Amino acid sequence: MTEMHDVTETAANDRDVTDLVLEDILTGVLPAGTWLKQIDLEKRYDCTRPEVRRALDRLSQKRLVEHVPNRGYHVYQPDGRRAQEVSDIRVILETAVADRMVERATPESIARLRQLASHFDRMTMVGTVLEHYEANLAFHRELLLLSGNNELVDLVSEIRQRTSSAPVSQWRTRARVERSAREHHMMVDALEARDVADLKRLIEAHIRQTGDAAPAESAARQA
Amino acid sequence: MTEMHDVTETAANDRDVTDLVLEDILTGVLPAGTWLKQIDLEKRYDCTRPEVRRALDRLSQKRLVEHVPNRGYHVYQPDGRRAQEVSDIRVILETAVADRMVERATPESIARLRQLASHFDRMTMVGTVLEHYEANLAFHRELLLLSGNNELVDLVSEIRQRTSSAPVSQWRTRARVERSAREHHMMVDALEARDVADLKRLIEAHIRQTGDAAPAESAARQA
DNA sequence: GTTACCAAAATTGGCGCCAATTTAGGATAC
DNA sequence: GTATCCTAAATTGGCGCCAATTTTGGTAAC
Repeated sequence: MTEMHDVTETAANDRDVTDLVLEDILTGVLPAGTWLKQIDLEKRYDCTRPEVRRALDRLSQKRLVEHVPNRGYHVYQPDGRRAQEVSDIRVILETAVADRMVERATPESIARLRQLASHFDRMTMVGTVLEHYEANLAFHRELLLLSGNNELVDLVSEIRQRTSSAPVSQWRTRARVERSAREHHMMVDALEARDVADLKRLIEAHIRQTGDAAPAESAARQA
Repeated sequence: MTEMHDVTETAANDRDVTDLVLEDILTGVLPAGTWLKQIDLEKRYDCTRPEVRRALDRLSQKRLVEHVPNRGYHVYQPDGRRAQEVSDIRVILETAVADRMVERATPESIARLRQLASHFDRMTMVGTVLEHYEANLAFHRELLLLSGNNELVDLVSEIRQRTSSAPVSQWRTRARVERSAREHHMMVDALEARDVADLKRLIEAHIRQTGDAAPAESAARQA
């Protein structure tokens, strides 16, 4: 069994144990393969066994953890194929609504997105892994809200958690982080310019983490 | 509180209580708005309280039922906006992979789909609501498997359960049922003819339940 | 050093129980 | 007839407990 280390902080009462465990999985505190002992989680999150069980059941329903009868639950190993498939789905969904996002963008929403992109920049510099991750989510959620389809916004949020969009695996290098930050701003640029094709291209490159999407003049703009 | 009627059959041991409750919701036995009393479900499905609670928690996570603290759980009311949004998502996803489906279709898979379309025809005539529903799911799952993206197949299965794709609301008229049956065969025709555009058009019309998608000669083919 | 066995310790799984909360029905006042 | 109040009944929520199962560590045999 992979060992788990106790933490000293008490459970935050406004957040469910499910959220706390999920956070620790996504930030790498509970790495892939870790066996999650119920009695240890009770202590770690300062909660009762039934709460732990509910959290674990929920996470297993989301396929973040696997339940092995009579042995317990462990964090799923990364699966490259699943990750690829989830990225493909995200590309399909997010590019399909690019025209709607452009059509519905207002100066206020553009300003808001610019602000969130800058916030991500700052978290890149001074934030924790979690703050960084959450800044990224905030940006993308605000962008997707422009689609006008709430179910799609929620769905993308859900599926992102399933695989390699988790922070421990998403940004492997400093260069990748910086590129992501630039891409955020470029997406806002494309939105402002009402350039649907550019926005689609950026979204796809961003999700797949491929290519160099940066025209030189757009990069200069951030300086 | 909306009253629930007891059933006389015992729980099928190979299926989880979650599945049983879900089936009763989807087939209209437990209509929208019904309060699901834990002690009644225990009797209905011949199981223990913890099993009922787990099932209800899972269904509430899927937003099929709503949990009201200290009052219990009730089946969600239909929400037209959500239904529309889910249909939009399905159209995006399923049409996006139409080219992949055409590209990957083999004579064997086409024969299999033809068989499943015929099975749906038969269930339309002689099957129960549930058998009919499951025949539809089987057809669509087999079709989507041609995309090669398992996550997408699973995801579409999941989101279909959320709203008006449930059998109680999907087929309101005999004519609608018959059109769905015809559309299945036409999708297989398009696949066989490797006509991506036609397949996309059929898939969209099918999901939205709009229009008359039938060219006269295709309809004659089924006679 | 490796393998097999066994007992103790650790952990999971699930049930029963009861406190807390809500609902339902009857009585009373207007 | 309607509104309010009160109490008993019904139901939910959550905890403690223990049987069942697995893991761990020590010992013996090869």
